[in-house]
Amino acid sequence: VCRVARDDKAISIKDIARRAKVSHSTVSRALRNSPLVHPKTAQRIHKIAAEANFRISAVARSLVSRKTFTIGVVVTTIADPFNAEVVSGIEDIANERGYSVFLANSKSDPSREVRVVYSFDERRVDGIIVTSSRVGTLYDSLLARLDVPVVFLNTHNPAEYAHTVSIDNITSARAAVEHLIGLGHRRIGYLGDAFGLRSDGDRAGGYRAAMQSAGLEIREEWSAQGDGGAEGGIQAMGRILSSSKPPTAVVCYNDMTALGALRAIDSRSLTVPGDISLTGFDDLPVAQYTHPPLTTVRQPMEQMGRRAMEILHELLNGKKPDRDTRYQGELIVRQSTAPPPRT
Amino acid sequence: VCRVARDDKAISIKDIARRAKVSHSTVSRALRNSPLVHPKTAQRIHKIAAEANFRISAVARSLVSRKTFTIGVVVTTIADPFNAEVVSGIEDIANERGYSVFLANSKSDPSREVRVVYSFDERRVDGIIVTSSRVGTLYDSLLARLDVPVVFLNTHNPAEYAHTVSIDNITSARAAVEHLIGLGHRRIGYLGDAFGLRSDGDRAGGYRAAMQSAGLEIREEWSAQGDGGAEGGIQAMGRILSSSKPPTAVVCYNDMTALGALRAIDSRSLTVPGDISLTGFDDLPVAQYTHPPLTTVRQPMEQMGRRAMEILHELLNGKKPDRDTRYQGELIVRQSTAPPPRT
DNA sequence: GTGAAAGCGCTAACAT
DNA sequence: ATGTTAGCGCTTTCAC
Repeated sequence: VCRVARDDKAISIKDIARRAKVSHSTVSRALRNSPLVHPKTAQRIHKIAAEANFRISAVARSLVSRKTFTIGVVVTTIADPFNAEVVSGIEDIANERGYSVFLANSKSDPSREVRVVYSFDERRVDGIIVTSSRVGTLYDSLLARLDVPVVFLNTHNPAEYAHTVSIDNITSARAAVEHLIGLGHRRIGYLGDAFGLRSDGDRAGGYRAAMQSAGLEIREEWSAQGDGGAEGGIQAMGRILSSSKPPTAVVCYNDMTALGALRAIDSRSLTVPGDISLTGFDDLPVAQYTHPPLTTVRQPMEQMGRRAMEILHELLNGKKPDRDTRYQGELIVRQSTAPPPRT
Repeated sequence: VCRVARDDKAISIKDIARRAKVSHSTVSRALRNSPLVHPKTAQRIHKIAAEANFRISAVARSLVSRKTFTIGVVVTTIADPFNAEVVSGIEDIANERGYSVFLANSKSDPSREVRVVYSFDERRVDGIIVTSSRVGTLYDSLLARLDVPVVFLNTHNPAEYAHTVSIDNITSARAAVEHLIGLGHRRIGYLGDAFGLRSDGDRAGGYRAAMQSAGLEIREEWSAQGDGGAEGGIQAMGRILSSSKPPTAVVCYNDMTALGALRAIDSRSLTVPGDISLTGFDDLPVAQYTHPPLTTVRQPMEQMGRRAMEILHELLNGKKPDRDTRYQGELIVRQSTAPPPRT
């Protein structure tokens, strides 16, 4: 009983035309609500189409109209909550504007990422959004050759062919550090990401700037690189904690990393924020539910996704949106930060 | 400098044909590596195509071949980590098999879900996967009319036209309850989901079965309904805690709900598992990073997604996979469960 | 092994 | 207001 591959040819506008005793062009017009067709006729056609459960072929339509109303979204992995939120925003606007979205995970594998872009190109997507890409120049020139607009999210790409939406990583990270300094911390570390993401570089830069402005020492051993996930956070935090004189506060690249850091600290019977203060970045939904709730920099992830899609939509309609859209992070102070222990 | 809509007609096999001084049919054959074309010719064509940066049009190809090599995936929201993991698995296999995936969020809105399915139908997807659907009969008959295979995930759908992949919710929930009983708990509650999901009904059933088998009392006030997310978990746990004689352990519908429950308990200065034991369901990545780490039932989410796509692929190749694929949950005992407090 | 021709299901002139 | 015709860029007979 269960269905298998669609083999029988689907019903077409010609079939509808026959039943409605009009030409297929009239059906085509009626279905697109063209004012050129008589209301009476249009109504009859719509009725017949509905009864026949007719669904017009987007593929045939795309072939002639040279517009597919599809966009391609490349993420490293949708299992990363940051990307999931972003994609949720993208899909929301896409859906609203009549676009369907192709989702592809690159797994940070350059060859896979290239394959994915090729397939998007073959499918003639109208545009592409790339989030949190970790790929470099090779891929970049690939995208540059494409003749569709591309929007980068959380990847400030200097390429002049692209548009970007991002957060002010430098200022935001700086705000986190200054919050810590205001609390009285002097020994502050940075737990980053090893993949050389632009966002990590910027956050590290903000950290350094804040430390320097405050005349605070930046020790090599107070910093370590994770992998953007919880596991990497555990490892990196372990290294920081085993330094000769550990910091009293650590700014983490993102919330997932902070989650791991929290676990590493807990497993050494130290407490947050009693022994060490911690800040995250992103404000993922889980940040409210960690123990203690995480002080973090909120990124309007879903909103950024929505905006990226809006920019793409504007581009597709001949508008000229700003090349760079930058959001400000918002420091959310919860309970993972407090004055340093008195030594 | 930045590109906008793709307006100029892309290069076609005819263009390649001209440059290679062959007919476009030969180009078509060569590009599909047909043995019918002379190796020498094929090589030349490939070279020219590569140099021209030619990407064959999947839309034109689909029009004639009646196969799009695309599938549609409907989720309530990709921001739910469960769905994100599942989609990650689906995309993985799809990518491996040469399919592209359309992702659409239904937001549990029936009208939106219907629109989404219509658009999938228009785009002539080869198959559809629906995860964690909360929609009922209306939608069901819609899917039934489609002439493409559909696979339901985490939604045991009795419809005979469909295939399903799910977890044994009854047995799994039962295992969680029995674990608690083994620890010495007698007053055990169930924190469910208010949307009438089949999975919630089954887990509640497993809970009741375990309680009854053990001759334990099931009190109305020990149960409450959340919304599948953390916020709902907070509310529902609050209600359970304010009952006259609260349970010493609560089985939660899923991990996100447990996260909320954890927060509700914490905010009343009670501890887990000291005062109350808690179990989750899913084993989301964050379950390891809660405080305390969550005892939960692991669902092989990504694997289930992969399997769903494999089933679809088999269906599309005329195979006859099992109608129902059921996985066993695995109880992961961490630190959120312990013997009840001595009263 | 290669080419010519037909046609997939639409849209868009151009007629009427 | 409606019909006719010509493609869109491919695949696929059917000839040669």
